[in-house]
Amino acid sequence: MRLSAKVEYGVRAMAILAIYYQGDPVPLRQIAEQEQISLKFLEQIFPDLKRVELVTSVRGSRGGYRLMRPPEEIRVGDIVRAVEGPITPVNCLAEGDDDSCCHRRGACLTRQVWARLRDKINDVLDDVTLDELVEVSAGKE
Amino acid sequence: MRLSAKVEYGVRAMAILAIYYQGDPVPLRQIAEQEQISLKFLEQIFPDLKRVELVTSVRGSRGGYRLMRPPEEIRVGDIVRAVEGPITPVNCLAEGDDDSCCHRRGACLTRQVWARLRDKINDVLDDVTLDELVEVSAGKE
DNA sequence: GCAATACCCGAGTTGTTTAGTCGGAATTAA
DNA sequence: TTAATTCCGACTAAACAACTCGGGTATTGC
Repeated sequence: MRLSAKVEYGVRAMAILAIYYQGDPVPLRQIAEQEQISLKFLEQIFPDLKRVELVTSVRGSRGGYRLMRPPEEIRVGDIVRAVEGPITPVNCLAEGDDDSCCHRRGACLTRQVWARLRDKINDVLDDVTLDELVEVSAGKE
Repeated sequence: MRLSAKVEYGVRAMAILAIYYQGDPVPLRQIAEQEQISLKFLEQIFPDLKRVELVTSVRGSRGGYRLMRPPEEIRVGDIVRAVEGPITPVNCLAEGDDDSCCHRRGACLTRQVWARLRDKINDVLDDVTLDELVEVSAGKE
């Protein structure tokens, strides 16, 4: 029951972008240094964030990334799902697998628990916005 | 954000044990057949369940496993933690890692979100008992 | 007693995933 | 032009997952 490093880094990076919201785009190099994350690894993560239109990019010198929406309209769940795909605690809950597991008795009994778990995880992650995440350090720069 | 097959099988197996609670101990071979799980793999899972005293074993011919407590006193969370260890969405939340991550700014900001996620996951899993899990099929044999 | 049945133990294997690395091409401000 | 940046695709070493395999030991029905 662990999140990938990609997700962890992605959320941290987005938190940085939220701090520097309004202002020049932030280059990945800067995030990499501040958060001690490999630049090349960050470069793999941001296409996912761009694809779902959470960020926009500015190419070239003095370019970088910025949030596409204000921090209070971006939820942690959006980031997690963008980077890692939909939350599926067990295979059985992935799409197209609706009844393939239910000829076994125990599988069907437990299925609803996993579905509920999935829903609650999404709830928790969707309950927190980037704004709330960084407000504790508001004004620190 | 996925559970391991060990956990999934473990919960399914425990559901079977709950169904056959009161009665002869259930041999792993039977669970393996009913749930289409490798017997050898089940044999790897059950020591974990025994260690935390969720089940007891009866050795010898006509032996097997049975629940150590009634189904209404066993929570899905107990099983998950027994088989997979404590829920830790990110490394930072593992024990002994309390401040090793907080010299990086984004890490500390996000930490509380992961902690909350961990707590909610535990809540959901601890909210369901084995009894509730199998009661939908009560009387089916 | 003895064969059958169950649990117990640890190593090995195979395939997938993770967490990156590496090199370079396209784009842009200065 | 040059330096900084995003973009793109391939590659890889290590870890992990999901088993398999081969036995060993204890217990019981008969």
